[in-house]
Amino acid sequence: MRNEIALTLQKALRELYNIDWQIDTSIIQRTKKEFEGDFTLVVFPFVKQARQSPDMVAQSLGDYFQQNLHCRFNIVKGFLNLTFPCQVWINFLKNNYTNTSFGYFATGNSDVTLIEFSSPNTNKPLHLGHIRNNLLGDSVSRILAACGKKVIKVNLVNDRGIHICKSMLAWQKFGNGETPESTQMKGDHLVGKYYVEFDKHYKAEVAQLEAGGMDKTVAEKQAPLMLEAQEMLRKWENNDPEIRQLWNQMNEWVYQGFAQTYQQLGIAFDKVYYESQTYLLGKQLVEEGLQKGAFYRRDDQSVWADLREEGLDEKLLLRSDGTSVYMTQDLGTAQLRYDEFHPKEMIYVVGNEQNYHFDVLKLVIGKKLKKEYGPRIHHLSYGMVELPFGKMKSREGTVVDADDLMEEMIIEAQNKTSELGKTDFEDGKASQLFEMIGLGALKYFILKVDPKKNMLFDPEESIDFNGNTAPFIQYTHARIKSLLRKAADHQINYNHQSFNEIDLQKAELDLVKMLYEFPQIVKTAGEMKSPALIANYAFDLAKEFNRFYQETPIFKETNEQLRDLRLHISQFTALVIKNAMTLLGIHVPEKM
RNA sequence: GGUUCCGUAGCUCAAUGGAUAGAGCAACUGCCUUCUAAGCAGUAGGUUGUUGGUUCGAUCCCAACCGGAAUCACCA
Repeated sequence: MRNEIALTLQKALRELYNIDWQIDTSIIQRTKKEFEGDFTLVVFPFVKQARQSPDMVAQSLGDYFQQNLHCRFNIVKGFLNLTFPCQVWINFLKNNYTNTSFGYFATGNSDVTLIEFSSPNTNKPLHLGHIRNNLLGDSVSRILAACGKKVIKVNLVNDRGIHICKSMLAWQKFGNGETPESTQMKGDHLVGKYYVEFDKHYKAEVAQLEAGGMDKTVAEKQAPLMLEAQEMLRKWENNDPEIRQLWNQMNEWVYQGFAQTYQQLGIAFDKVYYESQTYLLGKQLVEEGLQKGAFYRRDDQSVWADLREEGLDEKLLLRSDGTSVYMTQDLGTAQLRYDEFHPKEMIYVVGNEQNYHFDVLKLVIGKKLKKEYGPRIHHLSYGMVELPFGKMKSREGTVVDADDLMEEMIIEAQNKTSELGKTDFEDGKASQLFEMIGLGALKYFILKVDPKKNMLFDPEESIDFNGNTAPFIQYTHARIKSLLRKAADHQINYNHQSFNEIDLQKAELDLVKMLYEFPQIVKTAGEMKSPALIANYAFDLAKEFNRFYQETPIFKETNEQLRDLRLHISQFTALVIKNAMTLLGIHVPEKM
């Protein structure tokens, strides 16, 4: 419909005013509820070229639409509202209400999009900040796939470096041979425990040195534990068998822990990279850049890129001892991925604290090294999750642990359910439901917020289950399913197509029009890489349905065609809710 | 200090440059002998940080200022 309007508008502009207009369906908006109409066109953009008053342009265009598209129209202050015959909407409903992939676009031979997310360190378990990263990455992947792209999800695990050595060292010194089995702890939590342990002892050492009169910054560098950790990193880089074995073992514990967390979150990757295998890769590119004259070497042998002309600073690419830094590896991994998948776009889901890093990365690859994939890098930058008392700090124990939080949400869902006196579930269904609701609430809470904004999480007030939440939307879905079950119980076969003489009421029409918007929302969410658009749409839709549900009894309706039509609308709404929530990685129940 | 991002109801969040800035939570008022009340209807709550500018039209774009955050490492 939108396309037809746009095409007709293009023709009208050419014929009436000789204006050459590029098709852009986004200027055709849904009419606001307080006005009469289905679609609204703002005519102001054309009045200058048309050399007529806004109302005259609207009148002429309205006449044209009326003749060519058989719609009615009204004009309010330069806004042209078009109203289509009811039958148009009924046809839309008939043609789509059983289409289980409604809102999803076909893949075809489309572009490859590579998306990196999660990218954890292996020295501690995942926390709420990681959850936002994982959920965003997963949901954007789903949305882009729904937009017809071939999406490849990759994870880059930071499995090496000084921070892992800290955990290893602390375990060696204070661990007494503890294992996940012996302690009944998840592996990542056990390793995280020793990361904290290291910090505790390290701080004590620094304090002692300071008490002995040493300067703080010197003490921080001279503390025996820090020196030992650095020594361990050197041994690691020299392939010391003992250190490598310990490293392998502790990483293995962490991976088993992560696997559980990922599974519960419902996310998976197509490919996992490990920094221990890729961290040397960038050196070749740095060498290439040196030869091209894109970079330069200082007297101390360190290598730099000069980005002052681009408004940034000079950036280190290789240390004076020849070892690689973060930027070096990212240069390497970008090349590696590009060679492997030739993506049209490479998305990095990384927090906004690294905005500068990605500005530099893009410039170094595109402007300096002149690689064609430089401009294809897209940093999907998201805001921090803040607590009422500030940022999460693992060393200060103010982190909200991912596993704990998920567990609490599930228990909360269970409590809430029994509070409401809902106990009638088949064997095994109840625990599935609690998980669906608890995790759904958590995911929705995070995804409904615009990714680039910082958001606040208050652990004292647990996440709501009423209002603009996943449980509300899930409840609406369950309600509809209950309606459809009742229809089946009453032997009502509403799957027929004979609705030709029926007029839709406003509540029904509003709902159908909102359902019509879904594919457009998916498209925009893909372009903007924002699950928040999907989340807010799903809420609006559920809200709209509940209004309809409350105001419009279905089974009391004596006109059978009208009753059946309402069942169509209900079924379609359930389908769209499910499709929308699936894009957020949230399941919807048949009953709750 | 330089750069980037954010400031919308008491709180948490919406609003591709379009009509009277919307939801939820919290507060208050109604609606369950039932198509599931995790719901619906209603009341109250706003100078969209401030001041200018661009525009037919600005929460949105531009400039300055005020607040807050991030970043500017031979960390990642």
